[in-house]
Amino acid sequence: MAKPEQPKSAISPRRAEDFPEWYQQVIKAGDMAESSDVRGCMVIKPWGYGIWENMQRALDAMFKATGHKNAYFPLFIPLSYMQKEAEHVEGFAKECAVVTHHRLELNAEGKMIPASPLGEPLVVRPTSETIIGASYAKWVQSYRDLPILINQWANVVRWEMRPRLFLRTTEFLWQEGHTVHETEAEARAETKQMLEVYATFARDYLAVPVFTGEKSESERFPGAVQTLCIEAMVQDRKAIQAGTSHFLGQNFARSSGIQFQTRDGKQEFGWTTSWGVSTRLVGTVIMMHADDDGLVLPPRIAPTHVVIVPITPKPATRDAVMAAANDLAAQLRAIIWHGAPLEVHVDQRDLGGGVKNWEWIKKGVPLRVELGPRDLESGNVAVSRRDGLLVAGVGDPGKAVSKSFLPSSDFVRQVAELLDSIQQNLFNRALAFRVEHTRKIDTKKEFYDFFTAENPAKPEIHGGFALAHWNGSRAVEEQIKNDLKVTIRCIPFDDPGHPPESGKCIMTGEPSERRVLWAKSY
RNA sequence: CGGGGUGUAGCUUAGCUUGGUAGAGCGCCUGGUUUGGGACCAGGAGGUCGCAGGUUCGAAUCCUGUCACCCCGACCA
Repeated sequence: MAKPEQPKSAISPRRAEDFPEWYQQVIKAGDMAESSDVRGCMVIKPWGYGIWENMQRALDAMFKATGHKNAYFPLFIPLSYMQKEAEHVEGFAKECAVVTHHRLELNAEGKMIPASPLGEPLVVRPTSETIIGASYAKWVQSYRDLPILINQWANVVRWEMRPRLFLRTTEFLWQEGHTVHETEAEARAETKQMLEVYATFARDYLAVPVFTGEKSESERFPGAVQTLCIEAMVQDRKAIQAGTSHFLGQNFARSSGIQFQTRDGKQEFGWTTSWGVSTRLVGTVIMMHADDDGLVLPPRIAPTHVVIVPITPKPATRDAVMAAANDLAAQLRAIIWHGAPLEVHVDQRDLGGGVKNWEWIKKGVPLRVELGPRDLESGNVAVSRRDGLLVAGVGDPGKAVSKSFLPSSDFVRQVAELLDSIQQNLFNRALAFRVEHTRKIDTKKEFYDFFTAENPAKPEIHGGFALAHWNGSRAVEEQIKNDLKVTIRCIPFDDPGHPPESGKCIMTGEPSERRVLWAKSY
């Protein structure tokens, strides 16, 4: 018996077959990154780095627009600094890389060995609150010095047990904002504001719908008073924390000595915040939008918006086709889309059209244009959207390589609109998926059923987000985590459209003021 | 850090039980035919079989040690 014909997909296995393996294969097929010889560390290749650069550019502009400046602080943190904040050091101790020596010397066997022990070991920053705090302590003397609004783009190291490309690597790239304020209210407002920046960025640039809310005590950043987060649902229905913003109260100010003279002449500790997003966002985008043919990029962060694939079957027409392709590229590059010229690539390599096409499909380029000798005569181009929708209403919808023929001039006129349409479609699709798999749950049984796979040996994609009542106790969180590996992703903010709804804790029956968001997570 | 597993070409791997000096597919290079749904033919390059010892006339294969990686747990942006 022949198996039912399934259209060939570029990525094997498919998402439904083995999601983690599919994820790795998408990265490989898209040539985004690879693991390196250093355990847990990755090489980010140009295509993957280009995505990160676009994220950086957009975020950086948003930080500047909210009054922040960039600066840079050291990679190394004296061990004594880390120890100043008790909860903080406890939270990060297990994942710290520590430099204990400088200088290498040849030993008797001719091997290089570390030679000179440092007087005080240096911790490679897992985050920079303590070392930045030491600087701020010097900079701040008066309320007139406040607020301090600084961001840094940097690498950090957290010695993780189980690395996965982009999602959790030993070294990763991120930005960390660190601010000091005169009042608690101002610092809390900053914390909230930056979370909103992240949520807006996720929605408008990554086409990622997020829940915003507050972490429970057990998930809070070590040393913080309050941790806010954005949480997204990716295609295996797990949650991923895509950004965090912390209200640090006066904890770090106290331990770092960030003190200022108030308007009425008293000494007070500053109120600090910190907030960050990392290269994990690249992994989030992959898991959110990619399909069985590889990456699907939201146009606003795509390194290339349009790829033109010249089809040159005969040497006689080759030059004319190439000229037309380059001419089209020039017309497109003259178009300003969201403040910058369109990024257009003409793939002139001497390879078969199919090979080239599939390569760009796997890289997730939003729009592909084929241009061949027949089009020179008709004035048409063949356009494909990476999100599978049709451009001009003809062709086979839903197939990665379906294409629509339309006049070249029409395409140039419509291209900006098409990119916006793809961006919007990706967001809508992601939101619909999340809505489909988010459920209000009111009983323990339904909750446990929801999060239990039918096949425990090889769990199928199951579960999703559960909005359920909770008595606020750590014990309940612990039990659910132990039983199901499900945690509270956030306590959602009050939403004017959906006021908090009281009920009873699904585990204890005790009263609860609001539903909280539960899920398995990355 | 506990439990399990694997190391053979750039990648995926056969061979190992029963020792005889390494084979395939993909990729790569050259030439030709090709190119609008993932090309074909012919030729070619590429391997101290993770590393170090041992047994043996002879080791990818057997033994010992060691290193690395993967999976499952504890921890995490």
